Amino acid sequence: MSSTTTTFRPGGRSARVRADVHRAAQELLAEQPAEGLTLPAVAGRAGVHPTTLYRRWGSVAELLNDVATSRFSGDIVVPDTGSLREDLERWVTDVTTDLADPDTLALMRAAIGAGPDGGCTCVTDRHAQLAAMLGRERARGGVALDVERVADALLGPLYYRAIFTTTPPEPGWAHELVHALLGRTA
Amino acid sequence: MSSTTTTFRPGGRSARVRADVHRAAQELLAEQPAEGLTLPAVAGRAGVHPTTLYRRWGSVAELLNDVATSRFSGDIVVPDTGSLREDLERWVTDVTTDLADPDTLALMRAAIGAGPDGGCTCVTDRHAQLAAMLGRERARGGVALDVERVADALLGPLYYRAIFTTTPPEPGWAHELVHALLGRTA
DNA sequence: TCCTTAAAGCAGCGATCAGTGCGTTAGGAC
DNA sequence: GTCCTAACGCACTGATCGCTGCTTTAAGGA
Repeated sequence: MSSTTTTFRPGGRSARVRADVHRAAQELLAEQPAEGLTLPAVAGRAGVHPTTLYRRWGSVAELLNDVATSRFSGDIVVPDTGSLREDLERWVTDVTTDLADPDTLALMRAAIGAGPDGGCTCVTDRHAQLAAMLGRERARGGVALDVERVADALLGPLYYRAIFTTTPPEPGWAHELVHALLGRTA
Repeated sequence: MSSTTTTFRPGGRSARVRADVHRAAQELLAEQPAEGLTLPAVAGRAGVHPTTLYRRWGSVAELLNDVATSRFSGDIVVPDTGSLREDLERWVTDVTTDLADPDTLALMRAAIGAGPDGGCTCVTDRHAQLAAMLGRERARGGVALDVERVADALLGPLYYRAIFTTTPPEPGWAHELVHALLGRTA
């Protein structure tokens, strides 16, 4: 008891179990409705004992938050072309492609249904990416845009269609959205 | 067996049970995470036998779809001021108010998590209302706007903020969104 | 290499859920 | 008022979930 420093073990078996569990959860969500996603079910698919899940995550909601966080972090490379308009168009295209995957949507829906902050974990990294691009534009002396406002104009329609409608995104939609935001100039 | 016409009984006890179950489901969603929403739990709160729920709805997902459909239908009066801009601004304000209720959000999240078409049932009536307003504008010789496009610009930001962020809507946001859509002219 | 101790596995326990067969109640047509 | 039957209530049964002591394994520092 030299101090209260508890040493964590992020590597080796723990990491392997974590990866297996994450993969198993996403596989199950892709196959069946989120209703049947229980900790024993995920454990069985992952080849891990259910006790491990109860001890590490505690509940389906926390597990889903963890899965969503790692799934939606670092999955998209932030473009840096030197032009905000170009950056945004490429980025919106990438996000649109990401949202076109049914399995991704299933995970997102489950995370939203799991709790009030489930949706936030899905877009936290998106907002960070947006802030990076807008910050660079501001640094190079361009227009100063608010992250919230740009998120409203770009992510709003994208995620709204993905979750609330069955309307597929049309080609050229990214260009159209960015155009509506930045206008003809810029 | 004169014919295969099965007579339904929408009134009396059935309707009472249905209303009680709907109310119970929304109450439970307002109190606890959707994870704990089971058919026996709803039945207990509603003062109804669980068997009834298993027979009439079959699963939590179907029950949630039913609840969401009736909850988000006919709850907002479509304005008819003679001006599209005025109609849209009032309507967006009403929708924003509706989305500010935590209990409403809890139901919406649960419906989304229940299945792929859970989100659609929450906004089907909204699109119908939008179509009505745009149809009137077109009939009186005004601008002809596409429902999908207007939904992108108005409902997109609204529902995105409600589900994916914790950013509260600012005052005057309705005016701002409609302005961004219709421009300075009208 | 050895040692400490996170972290995973094992066995087993209430509690509750999903589902079924059958009797009972009451809506609605006649 | 009478009758039919849709819809609800009751009693009951596996199956499984959530959880907890205890043991075993292996990560990571000395």
